[in-house]
Amino acid sequence: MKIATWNINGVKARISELCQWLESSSPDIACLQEIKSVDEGFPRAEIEALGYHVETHGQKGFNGVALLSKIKPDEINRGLPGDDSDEQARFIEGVFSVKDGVLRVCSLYLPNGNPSDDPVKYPYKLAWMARLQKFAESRLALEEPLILAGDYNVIPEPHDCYDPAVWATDALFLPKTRAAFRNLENLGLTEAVRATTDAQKHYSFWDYQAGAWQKNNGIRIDHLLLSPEAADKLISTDIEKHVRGAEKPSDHVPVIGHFNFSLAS
DNA sequence: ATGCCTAATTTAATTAGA
Repeated sequence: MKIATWNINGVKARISELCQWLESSSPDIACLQEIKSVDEGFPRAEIEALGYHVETHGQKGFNGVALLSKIKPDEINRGLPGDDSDEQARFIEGVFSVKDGVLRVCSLYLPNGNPSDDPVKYPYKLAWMARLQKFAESRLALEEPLILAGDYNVIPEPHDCYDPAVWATDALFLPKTRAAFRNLENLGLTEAVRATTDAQKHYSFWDYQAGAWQKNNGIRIDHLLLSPEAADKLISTDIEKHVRGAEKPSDHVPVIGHFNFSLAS
């Protein structure tokens, strides 16, 4: 089973590229971020025509996440628990049936947090990460396969960016950000890409500006975190770098996990 | 050097991304 996460940077601006990607890459489940659309505006018909179920959690203008799946979800939960006053659409969970039980897949769009000295934005990021920690704790207690997939806006280690000095004071790389990400991993979650490769200059985002793509000035910020029950099923990962070379690309590319989950019979 | 590009909202500048 192929499970993907992709920050698409605007689903309406990217619908042609999205459909081409679904046809060529053919993920069983795709977690999208930054759909930048309300639920009613999401181009679901084109995606359903390719055989996918579509579940969205959108908002006007910014943010927004979605789950596309070849198998129909049994349950969908929208929004990250822990703060009823948070109106930003950054989290959706789907519960699927596989051969031996359930599979939980979450599409998350963790706040950017820049500028890092902003009185609101960086604290919001850290608070969101604390809420994600609580959520992960509660789900791990279920001892089920769980995949937390998304744009974490976290550069985990210095070699996950082209120049650590450039990112030293950035909200994606500050010590508190990296510590919060390690706290998640220390719950027992496995980061799928580093569990399967030590490839260097292995990035998932390249800025549109300053020729970042041409110079391979990338960062790795899109991740799959796996519960032990999901990590046991992990076979390999891919970062579909070629997608960044499309005519009208997102600034992120899909990150893929291959698992040996079997479909429910 | 907080810009260099891009999308969305709205129709000409902003805001946000990272």
